Amino acid sequence: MPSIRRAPARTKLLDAALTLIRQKGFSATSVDELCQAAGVTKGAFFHHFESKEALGAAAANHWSEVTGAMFAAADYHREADPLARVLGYIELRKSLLEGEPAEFTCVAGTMVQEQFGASEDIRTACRDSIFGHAATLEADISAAIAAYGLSPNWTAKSLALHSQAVLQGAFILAKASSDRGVARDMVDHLSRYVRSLFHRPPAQEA
Amino acid sequence: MPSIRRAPARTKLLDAALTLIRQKGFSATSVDELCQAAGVTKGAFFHHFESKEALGAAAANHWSEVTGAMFAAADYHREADPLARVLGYIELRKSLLEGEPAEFTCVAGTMVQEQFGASEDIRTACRDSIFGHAATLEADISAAIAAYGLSPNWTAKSLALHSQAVLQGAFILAKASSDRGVARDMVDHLSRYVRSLFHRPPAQEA
DNA sequence: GACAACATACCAACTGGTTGGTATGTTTGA
DNA sequence: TCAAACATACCAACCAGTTGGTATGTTGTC
Repeated sequence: MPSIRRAPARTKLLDAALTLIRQKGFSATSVDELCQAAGVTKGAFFHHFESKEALGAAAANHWSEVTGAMFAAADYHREADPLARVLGYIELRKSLLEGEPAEFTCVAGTMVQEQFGASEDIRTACRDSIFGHAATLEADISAAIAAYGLSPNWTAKSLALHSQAVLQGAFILAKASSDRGVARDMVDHLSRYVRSLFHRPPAQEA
Repeated sequence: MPSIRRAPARTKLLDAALTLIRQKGFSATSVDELCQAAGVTKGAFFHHFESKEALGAAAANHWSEVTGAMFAAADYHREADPLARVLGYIELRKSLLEGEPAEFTCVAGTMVQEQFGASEDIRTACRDSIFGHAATLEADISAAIAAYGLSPNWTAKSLALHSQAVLQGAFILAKASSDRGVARDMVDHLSRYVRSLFHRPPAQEA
């Protein structure tokens, strides 16, 4: 356990990694760049991480912690209706699509896309980040299924993962087009789909 | 236009690029690896491509041609009902989820994910590949909207792009989990969504 | 409480190997 | 015979990782 005062090198490196990996990907980010961005030396880097690969896995875990805390504190959990919590989550994700792609995209999705075949440690850390986040949504979906008396031929887990797939895919389209509006449309389709599954289409729908 | 007989170095390099970029990403694939996989020398590489970046853009265009021809020749186009063509397309995409992730994932999606901020040429080539492919689906969706007398508050284009987002996201989840079954579930959700938009739920649905 | 023994955190300089790219050939086909 | 299509040999810059070291704790022992 590192001392807490005066942000230690390890934390500065992990924070820098989140930024740089989203901007340029993992492979294209060099250890020297990481150190410069964090304001530490290479010696500090290899004191805290035994390799660049180890930093990648640690960065994915750091991402899980940062985003996990952010979503856990979000308002949508206060809704009494579990379906409202699910739809509230989706609206929150839509509202987060602000600024440049490198500011709203997912570190785990970006990293696993290029490293899945190169590093098991990075792959599993990214998998845990994405699937762990989906699990928090799965609980609300299960509750909604029960509350609305559904007997679907799909599972709460698969719908939670589908939501993550739509978001990850929306990030790719936003990066490709340099237009976050496209990503918003994808999230709207997701919201419309979830409402249709629970037979709650919006009033203005044809 | 290069001569056709005895596969020229340019084509061998582009084919090798599709394979290697899917396996390891663009940044992590070196020019030497490319040349070795293609069975040519570095001289040949830089005779045909002025830089590694130029090869990346050309590889995205090559990907568009290869996949474009493959989808253009597919059976689903023969369906008389435009909605059946859309659903047939989705089923085809599902059936293509075979083997390892590196065998069924999208070169353009993989490459743009890591290179969107580094190279405009690669970004636009990947954008054209993904959005151009979506445009072929958009025509059938538009025809289905007309055939079924819908006046939706979503556009054919956004639904076509949503399909691509689901597929790209499904690829990421498959890479992260090393399980193509997850990707199939995502495509099933997409199929269910499209059917619900056209008020054609499957018989067994609750 | 004081001192030795040890651990942690960090640094600047360096290393061998790899990188994308170039300069200069040689071969091949019309 | 002449240009396009390749091959060979090479380079400077950069890469991840190592080295040997310092400064600052922390812990155990009497």
